Amino acid sequence: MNTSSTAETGTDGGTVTRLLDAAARLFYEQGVGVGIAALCEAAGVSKRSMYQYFDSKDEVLAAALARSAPGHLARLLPGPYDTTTPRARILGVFERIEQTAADPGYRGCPFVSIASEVKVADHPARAVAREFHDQLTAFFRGALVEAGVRRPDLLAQQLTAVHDGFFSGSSVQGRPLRGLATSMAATLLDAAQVGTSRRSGTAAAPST
Amino acid sequence: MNTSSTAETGTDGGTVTRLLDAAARLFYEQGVGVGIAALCEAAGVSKRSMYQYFDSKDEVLAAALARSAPGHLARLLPGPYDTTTPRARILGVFERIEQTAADPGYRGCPFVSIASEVKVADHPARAVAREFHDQLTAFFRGALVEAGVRRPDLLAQQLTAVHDGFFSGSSVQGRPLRGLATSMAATLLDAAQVGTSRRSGTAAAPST
DNA sequence: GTGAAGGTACACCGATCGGTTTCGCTCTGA
DNA sequence: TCAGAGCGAAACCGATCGGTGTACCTTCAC
Repeated sequence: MNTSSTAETGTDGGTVTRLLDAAARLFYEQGVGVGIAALCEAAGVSKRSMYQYFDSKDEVLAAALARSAPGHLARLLPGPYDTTTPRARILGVFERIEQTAADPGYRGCPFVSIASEVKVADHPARAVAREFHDQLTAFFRGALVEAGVRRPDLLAQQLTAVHDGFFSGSSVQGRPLRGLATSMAATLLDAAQVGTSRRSGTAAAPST
Repeated sequence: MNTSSTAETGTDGGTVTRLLDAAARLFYEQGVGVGIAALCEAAGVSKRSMYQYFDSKDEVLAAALARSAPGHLARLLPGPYDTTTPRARILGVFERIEQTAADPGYRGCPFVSIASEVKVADHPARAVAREFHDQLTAFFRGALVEAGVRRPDLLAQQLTAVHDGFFSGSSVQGRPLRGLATSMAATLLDAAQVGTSRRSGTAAAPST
Protein backbone atom coordinates (compact mmCIF):
# COMPACT_ATOMS: atom_id res chain seq x y z
CA MET A 1 0.00 0.00 0.00
CA ASN A 2 2.79 2.41 0.91
CA THR A 3 0.70 5.36 2.04
CA SER A 4 2.15 8.28 3.91
CA SER A 5 0.02 10.35 6.24
CA THR A 6 -0.12 13.36 3.97
CA ALA A 7 -1.18 11.23 1.06
CA GLU A 8 -4.10 9.78 2.96
CA THR A 9 -5.47 13.03 4.27
CA GLY A 10 -5.01 14.96 1.08
CA THR A 11 -4.05 17.96 3.17
CA ASP A 12 -0.83 17.84 1.24
CA GLY A 13 -2.59 20.15 -1.17
CA GLY A 14 -0.27 19.24 -3.96
CA THR A 15 1.67 16.27 -5.13
CA VAL A 16 -0.76 13.40 -4.63
CA THR A 17 -3.82 15.42 -5.58
CA ARG A 18 -2.26 16.68 -8.77
CA LEU A 19 -1.07 13.21 -9.64
CA LEU A 20 -4.44 11.53 -9.17
CA ASP A 21 -6.34 14.24 -11.00
CA ALA A 22 -4.01 14.05 -13.96
CA ALA A 23 -4.13 10.27 -13.86
CA ALA A 24 -7.93 10.21 -13.88
CA ARG A 25 -7.98 12.56 -16.84
CA LEU A 26 -5.32 10.80 -18.91
CA PHE A 27 -6.55 7.29 -18.21
CA TYR A 28 -10.04 8.40 -19.18
CA GLU A 29 -8.94 10.13 -22.37
CA GLN A 30 -6.35 7.65 -23.58
CA GLY A 31 -6.99 4.41 -21.73
CA VAL A 32 -4.90 2.46 -19.28
CA GLY A 33 -2.05 2.23 -21.77
CA VAL A 34 -0.82 5.68 -20.81
CA GLY A 35 2.74 5.56 -19.59
CA ILE A 36 4.06 6.59 -16.22
CA ALA A 37 6.27 9.23 -17.77
CA ALA A 38 3.37 10.96 -19.52
CA LEU A 39 1.33 10.74 -16.34
CA CYS A 40 3.97 12.38 -14.18
CA GLU A 41 4.73 15.05 -16.71
CA ALA A 42 1.06 16.01 -16.98
CA ALA A 43 0.80 16.15 -13.21
CA GLY A 44 4.03 18.07 -12.71
CA VAL A 45 5.24 15.34 -10.39
CA SER A 46 8.46 13.39 -10.62
CA LYS A 47 8.38 9.64 -11.01
CA ARG A 48 10.43 9.43 -7.85
CA SER A 49 7.69 11.15 -5.87
CA MET A 50 5.00 9.03 -7.44
CA TYR A 51 6.70 5.85 -6.36
CA GLN A 52 7.00 7.23 -2.89
CA TYR A 53 3.23 7.25 -2.56
CA PHE A 54 2.29 4.30 -4.72
CA ASP A 55 3.86 0.94 -5.29
CA SER A 56 2.81 0.49 -8.88
CA LYS A 57 0.99 2.00 -11.81
CA ASP A 58 -1.99 -0.21 -11.06
CA GLU A 59 -2.33 1.36 -7.64
CA VAL A 60 -2.25 4.81 -9.17
CA LEU A 61 -4.99 3.78 -11.56
CA ALA A 62 -7.19 2.43 -8.79
CA ALA A 63 -6.57 5.44 -6.57
CA ALA A 64 -7.32 7.88 -9.37
CA LEU A 65 -10.53 6.09 -10.17
CA ALA A 66 -11.53 5.99 -6.51
CA ARG A 67 -10.86 9.68 -6.15
CA SER A 68 -13.05 10.58 -9.11
CA ALA A 69 -15.95 8.34 -8.08
CA PRO A 70 -17.70 10.54 -5.50
CA GLY A 71 -17.74 13.58 -7.79
CA HIS A 72 -18.92 11.51 -10.69
CA LEU A 73 -21.74 10.04 -8.66
CA ALA A 74 -22.71 13.43 -7.27
CA ARG A 75 -22.95 14.81 -10.78
CA LEU A 76 -25.46 12.11 -11.74
CA LEU A 77 -27.58 11.66 -8.62
CA PRO A 78 -30.09 14.22 -7.33
CA GLY A 79 -29.08 16.49 -4.51
CA PRO A 80 -30.04 15.71 -0.91
CA TYR A 81 -32.78 18.34 -0.99
CA ASP A 82 -34.53 16.98 -4.05
CA THR A 83 -38.08 16.31 -2.87
CA THR A 84 -39.63 15.37 -6.18
CA THR A 85 -41.18 11.97 -6.83
CA PRO A 86 -39.03 8.85 -7.11
CA ARG A 87 -39.87 8.69 -10.78
CA ALA A 88 -38.68 12.23 -11.38
CA ARG A 89 -35.50 11.64 -9.43
CA ILE A 90 -34.72 8.48 -11.37
CA LEU A 91 -35.47 10.01 -14.75
CA GLY A 92 -33.38 13.00 -13.77
CA VAL A 93 -30.38 10.73 -13.47
CA PHE A 94 -30.79 9.55 -17.03
CA GLU A 95 -31.30 13.07 -18.29
CA ARG A 96 -28.01 14.06 -16.72
CA ILE A 97 -26.38 10.95 -18.13
CA GLU A 98 -27.42 11.99 -21.59
CA GLN A 99 -26.28 15.53 -20.94
CA THR A 100 -22.78 14.41 -20.04
CA ALA A 101 -22.71 12.49 -23.31
CA ALA A 102 -23.15 15.76 -25.17
CA ASP A 103 -19.94 17.13 -23.70
CA PRO A 104 -17.00 17.52 -26.03
CA GLY A 105 -14.33 15.19 -24.72
CA TYR A 106 -16.97 12.74 -23.61
CA ARG A 107 -15.66 9.21 -23.83
CA GLY A 108 -18.21 7.12 -21.98
CA CYS A 109 -18.44 6.15 -18.34
CA PRO A 110 -14.92 5.84 -16.94
CA PHE A 111 -15.91 2.98 -14.66
CA VAL A 112 -17.55 0.94 -17.38
CA SER A 113 -14.57 1.59 -19.62
CA ILE A 114 -12.05 0.51 -17.01
CA ALA A 115 -13.93 -2.71 -16.42
CA SER A 116 -13.65 -3.47 -20.12
CA GLU A 117 -10.03 -2.46 -20.45
CA VAL A 118 -8.63 -4.22 -17.42
CA LYS A 119 -8.79 -7.95 -18.01
CA VAL A 120 -7.19 -9.04 -14.74
CA ALA A 121 -10.05 -10.21 -12.55
CA ASP A 122 -8.70 -9.05 -9.19
CA HIS A 123 -7.26 -5.75 -10.33
CA PRO A 124 -7.93 -3.09 -7.66
CA ALA A 125 -9.43 -0.75 -10.24
CA ARG A 126 -12.13 -3.29 -11.00
CA ALA A 127 -13.24 -3.21 -7.38
CA VAL A 128 -13.59 0.56 -7.58
CA ALA A 129 -15.69 0.28 -10.71
CA ARG A 130 -17.88 -2.33 -9.09
CA GLU A 131 -18.41 -0.12 -6.08
CA PHE A 132 -19.52 2.76 -8.27
CA HIS A 133 -21.88 0.38 -9.99
CA ASP A 134 -23.29 -0.80 -6.70
CA GLN A 135 -23.82 2.73 -5.44
CA LEU A 136 -25.74 3.65 -8.57
CA THR A 137 -27.90 0.55 -8.19
CA ALA A 138 -28.41 1.34 -4.50
CA PHE A 139 -29.71 4.79 -5.36
CA PHE A 140 -32.20 3.34 -7.82
CA ARG A 141 -33.26 0.74 -5.34
CA GLY A 142 -33.89 3.32 -2.64
CA ALA A 143 -36.09 5.40 -4.88
CA LEU A 144 -37.96 2.31 -6.06
CA VAL A 145 -38.59 1.10 -2.54
CA GLU A 146 -39.92 4.52 -1.72
CA ALA A 147 -42.24 4.22 -4.71
CA GLY A 148 -43.49 0.88 -3.47
CA VAL A 149 -42.30 -1.15 -6.42
CA ARG A 150 -42.82 -4.89 -6.23
CA ARG A 151 -39.34 -6.05 -7.18
CA PRO A 152 -37.02 -3.13 -6.45
CA ASP A 153 -33.84 -5.18 -6.73
CA LEU A 154 -34.51 -6.40 -10.25
CA LEU A 155 -35.70 -3.04 -11.50
CA ALA A 156 -32.77 -1.24 -9.92
CA GLN A 157 -30.43 -3.65 -11.66
CA GLN A 158 -32.24 -3.05 -14.92
CA LEU A 159 -31.94 0.70 -14.59
CA THR A 160 -28.22 0.35 -13.97
CA ALA A 161 -28.07 -1.78 -17.09
CA VAL A 162 -29.73 1.07 -18.95
CA HIS A 163 -26.91 3.29 -17.76
CA ASP A 164 -24.34 0.75 -18.92
CA GLY A 165 -26.06 0.10 -22.21
CA PHE A 166 -26.32 3.77 -23.01
CA PHE A 167 -22.64 4.35 -22.43
CA SER A 168 -21.29 1.31 -24.20
CA GLY A 169 -23.79 1.61 -27.02
CA SER A 170 -22.73 5.21 -27.54
CA SER A 171 -19.14 4.04 -27.38
CA VAL A 172 -19.67 1.49 -30.12
CA GLN A 173 -21.57 3.93 -32.31
CA GLY A 174 -19.06 6.69 -31.71
CA ARG A 175 -21.78 9.17 -30.92
CA PRO A 176 -24.17 9.76 -28.01
CA LEU A 177 -27.44 7.89 -28.53
CA ARG A 178 -29.72 10.76 -27.55
CA GLY A 179 -32.95 9.86 -25.86
CA LEU A 180 -32.12 6.21 -25.57
CA ALA A 181 -31.49 6.09 -21.83
CA THR A 182 -34.42 8.24 -20.82
CA SER A 183 -36.89 6.41 -23.05
CA MET A 184 -35.79 3.01 -21.79
CA ALA A 185 -35.93 4.11 -18.18
CA ALA A 186 -39.38 5.60 -18.69
CA THR A 187 -40.68 2.39 -20.22
CA LEU A 188 -39.28 0.29 -17.39
CA LEU A 189 -40.78 2.64 -14.80
CA ASP A 190 -44.12 2.68 -16.59
CA ALA A 191 -44.22 -1.10 -16.65
CA ALA A 192 -43.61 -1.13 -12.90
CA GLN A 193 -46.24 1.55 -12.46
CA VAL A 194 -43.80 4.05 -11.04
CA GLY A 195 -45.66 7.17 -12.11
CA THR A 196 -45.85 10.76 -11.06
CA SER A 197 -49.48 10.19 -10.18
CA ARG A 198 -48.38 7.72 -7.57
CA ARG A 199 -47.47 9.16 -4.23
CA SER A 200 -44.15 8.00 -3.04
CA GLY A 201 -44.38 5.30 -0.45
CA THR A 202 -48.11 4.79 -0.74
CA ALA A 203 -48.07 1.57 -2.68
CA ALA A 204 -51.44 0.98 -4.30
CA ALA A 205 -51.20 -2.22 -6.33
CA PRO A 206 -49.93 -5.08 -4.22
CA SER A 207 -51.24 -7.95 -6.33
CA THR A 208 -49.12 -10.00 -8.78
CA MET B 1 -4.14 -2.79 -47.18
CA ASN B 2 -1.46 -5.10 -48.58
CA THR B 3 -3.63 -8.09 -49.36
CA SER B 4 -2.46 -10.98 -51.46
CA SER B 5 -4.89 -13.09 -53.42
CA THR B 6 -4.60 -16.11 -51.17
CA ALA B 7 -5.23 -13.98 -48.12
CA GLU B 8 -8.43 -12.58 -49.52
CA THR B 9 -9.95 -15.85 -50.58
CA GLY B 10 -8.95 -17.75 -47.52
CA THR B 11 -8.31 -20.78 -49.70
CA ASP B 12 -4.83 -20.58 -48.29
CA GLY B 13 -6.13 -22.95 -45.66
CA GLY B 14 -3.44 -22.02 -43.21
CA THR B 15 -1.38 -19.01 -42.43
CA VAL B 16 -3.88 -16.17 -42.52
CA THR B 17 -6.71 -18.22 -41.06
CA ARG B 18 -4.61 -19.45 -38.17
CA LEU B 19 -3.33 -15.95 -37.54
CA LEU B 20 -6.75 -14.32 -37.44
CA ASP B 21 -8.28 -17.03 -35.29
CA ALA B 22 -5.47 -16.81 -32.79
CA ALA B 23 -5.64 -13.02 -32.88
CA ALA B 24 -9.38 -13.01 -32.22
CA ARG B 25 -8.90 -15.33 -29.29
CA LEU B 26 -5.94 -13.55 -27.70
CA PHE B 27 -7.31 -10.06 -28.19
CA TYR B 28 -10.56 -11.20 -26.63
CA GLU B 29 -8.92 -12.90 -23.68
CA GLN B 30 -6.19 -10.39 -22.92
CA GLY B 31 -7.17 -7.17 -24.65
CA VAL B 32 -5.56 -5.20 -27.42
CA GLY B 33 -2.34 -4.92 -25.45
CA VAL B 34 -1.24 -8.36 -26.61
CA GLY B 35 2.08 -8.21 -28.41
CA ILE B 36 2.78 -9.25 -31.96
CA ALA B 37 5.23 -11.87 -30.80
CA ALA B 38 2.70 -13.62 -28.58
CA LEU B 39 0.15 -13.43 -31.35
CA CYS B 40 2.38 -15.06 -33.92
CA GLU B 41 3.60 -17.70 -31.55
CA ALA B 42 0.06 -18.71 -30.65
CA ALA B 43 -0.85 -18.86 -34.33
CA GLY B 44 2.26 -20.74 -35.35
CA VAL B 45 3.00 -18.01 -37.86
CA SER B 46 6.18 -16.01 -38.19
CA LYS B 47 6.13 -12.26 -37.86
CA ARG B 48 7.62 -12.20 -41.29
CA SER B 49 4.54 -13.87 -42.74
CA MET B 50 2.19 -11.73 -40.76
CA TYR B 51 3.64 -8.54 -42.14
CA GLN B 52 3.33 -9.94 -45.61
CA TYR B 53 -0.43 -9.98 -45.27
CA PHE B 54 -1.00 -7.04 -42.99
CA ASP B 55 0.64 -3.66 -42.71
CA SER B 56 0.23 -3.23 -39.00
CA LYS B 57 -1.04 -4.72 -35.79
CA ASP B 58 -4.12 -2.53 -36.04
CA GLU B 59 -5.04 -4.13 -39.34
CA VAL B 60 -4.68 -7.58 -37.83
CA LEU B 61 -6.96 -6.56 -35.02
CA ALA B 62 -9.61 -5.24 -37.37
CA ALA B 63 -9.37 -8.26 -39.66
CA ALA B 64 -9.58 -10.70 -36.77
CA LEU B 65 -12.64 -8.93 -35.44
CA ALA B 66 -14.25 -8.86 -38.86
CA ARG B 67 -13.60 -12.55 -39.33
CA SER B 68 -15.24 -13.46 -36.04
CA ALA B 69 -18.29 -11.27 -36.58
CA PRO B 70 -20.43 -13.51 -38.81
CA GLY B 71 -20.02 -16.53 -36.57
CA HIS B 72 -20.71 -14.47 -33.49
CA LEU B 73 -23.85 -13.05 -35.02
CA ALA B 74 -24.99 -16.45 -36.23
CA ARG B 75 -24.62 -17.84 -32.74
CA LEU B 76 -26.97 -15.17 -31.36
CA LEU B 77 -29.57 -14.76 -34.07
CA PRO B 78 -32.24 -17.35 -34.92
CA GLY B 79 -31.69 -19.63 -37.89
CA PRO B 80 -33.26 -18.88 -41.25
CA TYR B 81 -35.92 -21.52 -40.72
CA ASP B 82 -37.13 -20.19 -37.42
CA THR B 83 -40.83 -19.59 -37.97
CA THR B 84 -41.80 -18.65 -34.44
CA THR B 85 -43.26 -15.29 -33.55
CA PRO B 86 -41.15 -12.14 -33.65
CA ARG B 87 -41.34 -11.98 -29.88
CA ALA B 88 -40.02 -15.50 -29.49
CA ARG B 89 -37.22 -14.86 -31.94
CA ILE B 90 -36.19 -11.69 -30.15
CA LEU B 91 -36.33 -13.22 -26.70
CA GLY B 92 -34.39 -16.18 -28.03
CA VAL B 93 -31.52 -13.87 -28.83
CA PHE B 94 -31.34 -12.68 -25.24
CA GLU B 95 -31.58 -16.20 -23.92
CA ARG B 96 -28.60 -17.14 -26.04
CA ILE B 97 -26.79 -14.01 -24.91
CA GLU B 98 -27.22 -15.06 -21.31
CA GLN B 99 -26.15 -18.59 -22.16
CA THR B 100 -22.87 -17.39 -23.63
CA ALA B 101 -22.28 -15.48 -20.43
CA ALA B 102 -22.36 -18.75 -18.52
CA ASP B 103 -19.40 -20.07 -20.49
CA PRO B 104 -16.11 -20.38 -18.69
CA GLY B 105 -13.74 -18.03 -20.43
CA TYR B 106 -16.57 -15.64 -21.09
CA ARG B 107 -15.30 -12.09 -21.09
CA GLY B 108 -18.14 -10.04 -22.49
CA CYS B 109 -19.01 -9.09 -26.04
CA PRO B 110 -15.77 -8.72 -28.01
CA PHE B 111 -17.18 -5.88 -30.09
CA VAL B 112 -18.37 -3.86 -27.14
CA SER B 113 -15.02 -4.46 -25.44
CA ILE B 114 -13.00 -3.36 -28.44
CA ALA B 115 -15.00 -0.18 -28.72
CA SER B 116 -14.10 0.62 -25.12
CA GLU B 117 -10.47 -0.34 -25.42
CA VAL B 118 -9.62 1.41 -28.65
CA LYS B 119 -9.71 5.15 -28.05
CA VAL B 120 -8.71 6.25 -31.55
CA ALA B 121 -11.93 7.37 -33.21
CA ASP B 122 -11.18 6.22 -36.74
CA HIS B 123 -9.52 2.93 -35.88
CA PRO B 124 -10.60 0.26 -38.38
CA ALA B 125 -11.62 -2.10 -35.59
CA ARG B 126 -14.16 0.43 -34.37
CA ALA B 127 -15.89 0.30 -37.74
CA VAL B 128 -16.14 -3.47 -37.47
CA ALA B 129 -17.67 -3.19 -34.03
CA ARG B 130 -20.16 -0.62 -35.26
CA GLU B 131 -21.16 -2.85 -38.14
CA PHE B 132 -21.84 -5.75 -35.78
CA HIS B 133 -23.89 -3.40 -33.68
CA ASP B 134 -25.86 -2.24 -36.70
CA GLN B 135 -26.56 -5.77 -37.84
CA LEU B 136 -27.89 -6.72 -34.44
CA THR B 137 -30.13 -3.67 -34.45
CA ALA B 138 -31.25 -4.47 -37.99
CA PHE B 139 -32.35 -7.93 -36.92
CA PHE B 140 -34.40 -6.53 -34.07
CA ARG B 141 -35.89 -3.93 -36.36
CA GLY B 142 -36.93 -6.54 -38.92
CA ALA B 143 -38.68 -8.64 -36.33
CA LEU B 144 -40.37 -5.58 -34.85
CA VAL B 145 -41.62 -4.39 -38.22
CA GLU B 146 -43.00 -7.84 -38.80
CA ALA B 147 -44.78 -7.58 -35.47
CA GLY B 148 -46.25 -4.25 -36.48
CA VAL B 149 -44.63 -2.20 -33.77
CA ARG B 150 -45.24 1.53 -33.87
CA ARG B 151 -41.66 2.75 -33.51
CA PRO B 152 -39.45 -0.13 -34.62
CA ASP B 153 -36.30 1.97 -34.88
CA LEU B 154 -36.38 3.19 -31.31
CA LEU B 155 -37.30 -0.18 -29.86
CA ALA B 156 -34.64 -1.93 -31.91
CA GLN B 157 -32.07 0.50 -30.60
CA GLN B 158 -33.32 -0.11 -27.08
CA LEU B 159 -33.01 -3.86 -27.46
CA THR B 160 -29.46 -3.45 -28.69
CA ALA B 161 -28.81 -1.31 -25.64
CA VAL B 162 -30.10 -4.19 -23.52
CA HIS B 163 -27.47 -6.36 -25.17
CA ASP B 164 -24.78 -3.78 -24.46
CA GLY B 165 -25.94 -3.16 -20.93
CA PHE B 166 -26.00 -6.82 -20.09
CA PHE B 167 -22.46 -7.36 -21.30
CA SER B 168 -20.87 -4.28 -19.79
CA GLY B 169 -22.87 -4.63 -16.60
CA SER B 170 -21.68 -8.20 -16.26
CA SER B 171 -18.17 -7.00 -17.03
CA VAL B 172 -18.27 -4.44 -14.23
CA GLN B 173 -19.72 -6.91 -11.76
CA GLY B 174 -17.31 -9.61 -12.80
CA ARG B 175 -20.09 -12.16 -13.12
CA PRO B 176 -22.95 -12.78 -15.56
CA LEU B 177 -26.10 -10.96 -14.48
CA ARG B 178 -28.47 -13.86 -15.05
CA GLY B 179 -31.96 -13.02 -16.19
CA LEU B 180 -31.24 -9.35 -16.60
CA ALA B 181 -31.26 -9.22 -20.39
CA THR B 182 -34.30 -11.43 -20.90
CA SER B 183 -36.36 -9.64 -18.29
CA MET B 184 -35.56 -6.21 -19.71
CA ALA B 185 -36.30 -7.31 -23.25
CA ALA B 186 -39.57 -8.87 -22.17
CA THR B 187 -40.65 -5.67 -20.44
CA LEU B 188 -39.79 -3.56 -23.47
CA LEU B 189 -41.67 -5.93 -25.76
CA ASP B 190 -44.66 -6.02 -23.44
CA ALA B 191 -44.80 -2.25 -23.38
CA ALA B 192 -44.83 -2.22 -27.18
CA GLN B 193 -47.47 -4.94 -27.17
CA VAL B 194 -45.25 -7.41 -28.98
CA GLY B 195 -46.86 -10.56 -27.66
CA THR B 196 -47.17 -14.16 -28.68
CA SER B 197 -50.90 -13.61 -29.10
CA ARG B 198 -50.18 -11.23 -31.92
CA ARG B 199 -49.78 -12.85 -35.32
CA SER B 200 -46.57 -12.00 -37.05
CA GLY B 201 -46.98 -9.91 -40.14
CA THR B 202 -50.62 -9.03 -39.48
CA ALA B 203 -49.81 -5.58 -38.29
CA ALA B 204 -52.70 -3.83 -36.62
CA ALA B 205 -51.16 -0.39 -36.27
CA PRO B 206 -50.21 0.79 -39.77
CA SER B 207 -48.95 4.28 -38.84
CA THR B 208 -45.39 5.44 -39.71
C1' DG C 1 23.76 26.65 11.59
C1' DT C 2 22.16 22.15 10.93
C1' DG C 3 19.81 18.09 9.80
C1' DA C 4 15.71 15.72 8.47
C1' DA C 5 11.81 15.65 5.17
C1' DG C 6 9.88 16.09 0.82
C1' DG C 7 10.61 17.20 -3.69
C1' DT C 8 12.77 17.48 -8.61
C1' DA C 9 15.91 16.16 -12.29
C1' DC C 10 17.94 12.70 -14.67
C1' DA C 11 20.55 8.82 -15.80
C1' DC C 12 19.83 4.16 -15.74
C1' DC C 13 17.96 -0.83 -15.52
C1' DG C 14 16.08 -5.04 -17.93
C1' DA C 15 12.16 -6.13 -20.55
C1' DT C 16 9.17 -5.57 -24.13
C1' DC C 17 7.06 -3.03 -27.74
C1' DG C 18 5.92 -2.77 -33.11
C1' DG C 19 8.25 -3.56 -37.07
C1' DT C 20 12.32 -5.01 -40.42
C1' DT C 21 15.76 -7.81 -42.31
C1' DT C 22 18.41 -11.87 -43.45
C1' DC C 23 18.87 -16.60 -44.14
C1' DG C 24 17.57 -21.03 -45.34
C1' DC C 25 14.17 -24.51 -45.92
C1' DT C 26 10.22 -26.57 -48.60
C1' DC C 27 6.94 -26.90 -51.94
C1' DT C 28 5.31 -26.37 -56.69
C1' DG C 29 4.87 -25.71 -61.60
C1' DA C 30 7.07 -25.61 -65.98
C1' DT D 1 15.74 -30.18 -62.84
C1' DC D 2 15.54 -25.79 -61.50
C1' DA D 3 13.57 -21.09 -60.58
C1' DG D 4 10.88 -18.84 -57.56
C1' DA D 5 7.34 -18.07 -54.25
C1' DG D 6 5.93 -18.89 -49.47
C1' DC D 7 7.12 -19.21 -45.04
C1' DG D 8 9.49 -20.13 -40.38
C1' DA D 9 13.45 -19.01 -37.21
C1' DA D 10 15.79 -15.61 -35.37
C1' DA D 11 18.64 -11.63 -35.14
C1' DC D 12 18.05 -6.96 -35.10
C1' DC D 13 16.23 -1.97 -34.94
C1' DG D 14 14.92 2.24 -32.22
C1' DA D 15 11.54 3.38 -28.97
C1' DT D 16 9.14 2.89 -24.91
C1' DC D 17 7.66 0.37 -20.97
C1' DG D 18 7.44 0.13 -15.50
C1' DG D 19 10.45 0.95 -12.00
C1' DT D 20 15.26 2.45 -9.33
C1' DG D 21 19.27 4.84 -7.78
C1' DT D 22 21.65 8.99 -7.05
C1' DA D 23 22.47 13.68 -6.48
C1' DC D 24 20.89 18.15 -5.51
C1' DC D 25 17.54 21.66 -4.02
C1' DT D 26 14.26 23.81 -0.82
C1' DT D 27 11.72 24.31 3.46
C1' DC D 28 11.29 24.32 8.27
C1' DA D 29 11.98 23.08 13.22
C1' DC D 30 15.30 23.41 16.67
